[in-house]
Amino acid sequence: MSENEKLTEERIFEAAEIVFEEEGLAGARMQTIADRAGINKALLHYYFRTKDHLFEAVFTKLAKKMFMKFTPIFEKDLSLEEKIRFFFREHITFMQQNPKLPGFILNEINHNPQRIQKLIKNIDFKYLWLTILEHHENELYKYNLTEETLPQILTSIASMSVFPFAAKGILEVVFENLGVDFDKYIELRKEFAADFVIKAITR
Amino acid sequence: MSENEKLTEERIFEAAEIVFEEEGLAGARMQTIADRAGINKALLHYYFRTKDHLFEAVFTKLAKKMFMKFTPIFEKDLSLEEKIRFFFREHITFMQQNPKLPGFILNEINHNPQRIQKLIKNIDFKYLWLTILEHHENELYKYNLTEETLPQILTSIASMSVFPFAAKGILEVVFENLGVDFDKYIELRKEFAADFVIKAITR
DNA sequence: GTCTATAGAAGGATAGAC
DNA sequence: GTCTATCCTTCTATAGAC
Repeated sequence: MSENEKLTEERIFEAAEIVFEEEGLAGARMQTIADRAGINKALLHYYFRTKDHLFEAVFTKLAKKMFMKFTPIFEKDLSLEEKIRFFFREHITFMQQNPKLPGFILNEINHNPQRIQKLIKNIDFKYLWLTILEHHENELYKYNLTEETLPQILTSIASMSVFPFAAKGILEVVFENLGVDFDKYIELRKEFAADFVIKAITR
Repeated sequence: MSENEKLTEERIFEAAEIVFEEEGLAGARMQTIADRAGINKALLHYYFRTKDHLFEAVFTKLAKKMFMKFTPIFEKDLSLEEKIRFFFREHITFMQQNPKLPGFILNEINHNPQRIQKLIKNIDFKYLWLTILEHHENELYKYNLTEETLPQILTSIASMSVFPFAAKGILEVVFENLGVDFDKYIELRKEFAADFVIKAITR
């Protein structure tokens, strides 16, 4: 009974994840979600009152899933170089399994920045990265890390891993023309990006 | 008469550019475009039969505008390093004036990859970059450029300049938390990105 | 070429039976 | 909890007057 209910709600939610990720909020249709969940449109509203509610739930879960992948960096007890290598390996592997997620998240946030604001407003980034700098104090002489370059470097790291997926649609077309295989390119990128960044920031 | 017609069509087109860029194909409303153009909804259909026709025209123009910014690199008679610096300066300046363009293009292509296929299918990228390698043959000893690393390097360059705008929504929120100004960050990036890449690819 | 009015379809949401 | 039937709004598109 409650087991069955749980199953239905779960099935709806999973269908919604796929459809929203594929079509975006504006492009997604409740009918499409219902069809994919194998149930009736009315049931969607029974479980999640409105389209916006359903989207909100899906978006929050997917956004957290995405950003959680960034946090282990701050905790692991590794050297800075090892952290960078660890990040690219883990994060790119994650996106291999969720290739449409980056584009979806970026796009929905651009359409409604306040969505992400709610999720991260209580994170103190300033404190967070001062902690990083402190924790790696004895390595800093090797790298060109300052309060001023840090935003540049961190966004460079993010861009190196996220961009290929956010631009997957274009890259696949260009790569086909070049005889390059997207999946192999991605596999290579895990190490290439790490080497690239480390080289760039080493004094 | 024909002058007036030209004016109206132009006004509609410009309104459509703004609305589509802001809302995307699925989110844009013909009524919004009409209002912004200061004319009636019916006139939209008089000039551009359907929403899809209008979108197609707008997308094609904007996509070309975006990708045209990549081509001067291949033509200018500069050293590789100067070309990289030139690219970041020009491309980022262009996006400062069109900050929503990258996200829009990437998103619409992901939703319908065949759109871009039509636009670039007759470009021979293979030939294009063999020409580059050839043209800079005498500098290649300085850089780690091979047939295998070239896709990695070129996408890294693209990502370094495009990503900050594609992720503008997130970055602005995070930066606010950090006391970093987005516009200053972008201004800095023109030189930072060039330094970063050149450092990374130099042997 | 431009407008008003409206058709016609699609999509989100609800009522009510089981 | 789940379904069918249907309402109501929104949106694209067209007809027809000027």
